[in-house]
Amino acid sequence: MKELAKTFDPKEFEQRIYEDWERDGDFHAEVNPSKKPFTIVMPPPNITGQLHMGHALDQTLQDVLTRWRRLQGYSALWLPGTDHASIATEVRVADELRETEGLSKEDLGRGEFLKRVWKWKDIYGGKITEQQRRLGDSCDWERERFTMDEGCNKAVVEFFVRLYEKGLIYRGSRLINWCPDCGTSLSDAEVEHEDLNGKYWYIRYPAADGGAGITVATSRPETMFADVAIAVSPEDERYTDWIGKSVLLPVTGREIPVIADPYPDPEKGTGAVKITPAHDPNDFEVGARHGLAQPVCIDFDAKMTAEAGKYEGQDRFACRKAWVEELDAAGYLVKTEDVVIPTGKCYRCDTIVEPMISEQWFVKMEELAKPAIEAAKRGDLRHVPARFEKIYLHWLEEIRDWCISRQLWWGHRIPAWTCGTCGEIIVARETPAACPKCGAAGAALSQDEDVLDTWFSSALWPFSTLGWPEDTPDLRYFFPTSVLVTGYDIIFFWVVRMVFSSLEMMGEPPFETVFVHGLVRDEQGRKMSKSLGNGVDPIEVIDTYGADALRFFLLNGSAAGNDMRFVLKNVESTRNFANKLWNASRFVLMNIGKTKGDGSKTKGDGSYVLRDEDMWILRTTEQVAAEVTDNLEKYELSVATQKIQELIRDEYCDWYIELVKTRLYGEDEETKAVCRAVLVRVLSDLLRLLHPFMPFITEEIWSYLDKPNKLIKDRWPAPEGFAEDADFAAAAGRIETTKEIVRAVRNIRAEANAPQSKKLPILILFDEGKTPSLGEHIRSLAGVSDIGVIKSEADLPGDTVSAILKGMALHVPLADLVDFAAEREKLAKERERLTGETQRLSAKLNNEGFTAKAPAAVVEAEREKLAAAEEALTKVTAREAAIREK
RNA sequence: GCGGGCAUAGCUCAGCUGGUUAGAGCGCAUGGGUCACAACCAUGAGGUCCCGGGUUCGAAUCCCUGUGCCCGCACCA
Repeated sequence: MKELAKTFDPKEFEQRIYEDWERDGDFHAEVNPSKKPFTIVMPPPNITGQLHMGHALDQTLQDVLTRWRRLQGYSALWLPGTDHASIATEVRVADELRETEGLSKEDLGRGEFLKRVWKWKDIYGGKITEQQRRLGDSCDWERERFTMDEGCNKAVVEFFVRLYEKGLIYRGSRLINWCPDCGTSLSDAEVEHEDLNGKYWYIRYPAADGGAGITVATSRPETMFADVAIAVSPEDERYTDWIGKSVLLPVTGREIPVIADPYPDPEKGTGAVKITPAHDPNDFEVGARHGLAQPVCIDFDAKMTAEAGKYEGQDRFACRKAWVEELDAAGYLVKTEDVVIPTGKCYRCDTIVEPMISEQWFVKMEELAKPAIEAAKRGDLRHVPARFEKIYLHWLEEIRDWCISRQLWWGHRIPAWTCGTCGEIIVARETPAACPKCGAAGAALSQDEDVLDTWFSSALWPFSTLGWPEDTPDLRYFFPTSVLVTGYDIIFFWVVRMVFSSLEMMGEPPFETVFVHGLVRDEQGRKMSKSLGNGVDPIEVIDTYGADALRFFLLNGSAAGNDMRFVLKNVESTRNFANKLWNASRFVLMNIGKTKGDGSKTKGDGSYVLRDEDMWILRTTEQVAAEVTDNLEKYELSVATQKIQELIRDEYCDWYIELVKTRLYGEDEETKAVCRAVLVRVLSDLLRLLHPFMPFITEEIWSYLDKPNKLIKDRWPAPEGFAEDADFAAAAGRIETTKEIVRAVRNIRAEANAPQSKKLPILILFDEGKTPSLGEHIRSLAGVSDIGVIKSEADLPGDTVSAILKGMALHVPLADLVDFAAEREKLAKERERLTGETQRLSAKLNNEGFTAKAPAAVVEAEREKLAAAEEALTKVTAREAAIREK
């Protein structure tokens, strides 16, 4: 038998193991009607850069679920891919171009620029998949996809055309979010709000007929050049007389009407609002209601237009400053007020977003949102943890039309053409040969220059990756997917859109469950970010501690849906746990020799060859396996990891291995063979249970066990009835008693500072009716020289230290080592505790409300507790009396 | 304004559908170079489960109020 290295070193095997898995196609999932499908489509990481710790968490959760289901015998598909991330990538590549070559993307031109982006995609996409391999992702690389590959493009076009034909996509001139730096429109979801310190400037608009006029407050005085009215509430008596009259725009003297509209709130500001339809969403609505013009005073570069007179060409904020000064000098500035202004910023470049009127493509949301809301309410779509359903619903219920066109080059080109001859707009799956309306030849048709929002293609990801719009076997078998794993920060961008797209195109939700996780923060709880420089590179952590350790830490770190902190010390702990398993396995391998057999339950004649500890560990392992399975079904991954860790470290290593050593080192070949078999058998189950969480180390150890197949393709532990077997239960009970005695003796030894090398005799006084059943275990594990059973206190020789246990009193004669003062103190403390305990329990049991209403099992358990406490109390009191004089 | 989260041992966090003597890892203290493991072992000390109410026979757990931290959405001149 090969031996394991003395210390666990993940570098020795992680890469090799991964290559073996990949080479042998172990991640590949096939359509297989005799198996149940389990499908996860990976949220495609952006090709903009490296994987961060959040990805590591996201990927690990998916890998755990996939590996677990694969072991359970599902045809488990985890479909990987990357996202072209239209705006983010374009910005990155353009930045790089400027830095390295001093060129703008316009300098290169569309075609050449796109070539550069594809090159970028090859480099960074490759880096990402390399990192995923380091993490141990068992995804099916044969099915790897890209949101801009041919199949996805086909899906995008099909989706667009179908929605257009249904009237759910339209083109229109509306107020949209504009990022002047990225030079594109943004959807509402792509605008982040930040509270900035700003001001209200109270500005007087003089009456057209020469009166003092109306004062309005504004946080954006530079938009005044595009004002078309002053609106007041019809209910606001202060302004009733003004309605229908006119005021003059300060300085410029342009006349604008005062109109009545429900929008102004008399409580806010001065009650009168300037109306600038081209630069404010609310004003846009007001303007539309009143049929007002939409002059524009800020252009797409965030510079003032000719509308702003002498400020034309100035930056919007520079203009604001100068303009306020001019207003002040001219006596129109009534006052200013410091105030916090919630300001929209571009989620990619942080530039302050400018609301602009622009011709864009939109998806009409109302009709699409409804089924998505119903699906969640009906339970066809489940969120884990459930609270995220509220967020999902809230967003859908308030959703507005989705602006999907982007003034960018990198992305799916909009499948729409304009006829240069008649102006007809043609939406089609393929480049039209001629204009259907006027018959002009294809040359007269020009395709829309814009591309689609990245999320328009991501929305189709769960089915476009499986072949849609074709009706493929994959699609029929693997769709709908089983679970979507993603961070809560992406519910709006992505989850919501996948759901309504799928409901519209496939007629059902794209997944049964949305498993939501939180963010990985830094040690101080701050968000990891480039600007703070506090990001931790998962690959560096893997280099130091191994992928298994990182994965286990990420799983252990927090409950589902909650943010977690990255604490390096804790990764070290999980690495140490891996090392523990490694060494236990090393022990097993060193001792099993050429053992045959599988640790089976009984001999042919039905009598047991298994000893108590064998039955105990088999039973315990089976119980924990069942619990872990249950936890996984409920997505309680961190609970599962804790239970497995406890089983391996506390039960298998600390107790079973220790309990079995005397047998292994002894001469009895038969019992030696049995415990060897049980050691291997239980270790195998432990490896199976741990494999989804720590795939590398488990596969590596497995390879030393002479198994016919790899662990990744083995099976999940299934119950064999140990847990229900009465003999096993009795054996387990005896082992628990043994553990209790061993612990008590160790405790006494430590408290008395008796050297560990010194063997101690112990005496046990059993409660009446209890059967003594003591094995070698106590001698070997607690350093006991002799175990005596006595009939009464009176039989105790000399000076002893005692411990009161369930069903017995344990005495260790320590002669001069006995500190009777400490002993009395200990007993008094114990008596106090037990007295409190008995009082509490009897009060509870005397309460009729409790005995009548609590479940019988609970009442029974409390009765037993009381009996035990009373018994212990008697023994403690007796002991106190016995040593009172010492 | 609307919605959500968190508050448990010195630190990082578990604790499911109410019934536990409230747990883990790290840290701390004491002892140990023992033949799987010092990336270790053994033992131990640490907790008015944020405050206050309520529901209940029974609350860390469910409900309400408050306090403190954090987040999302919306929005104001």
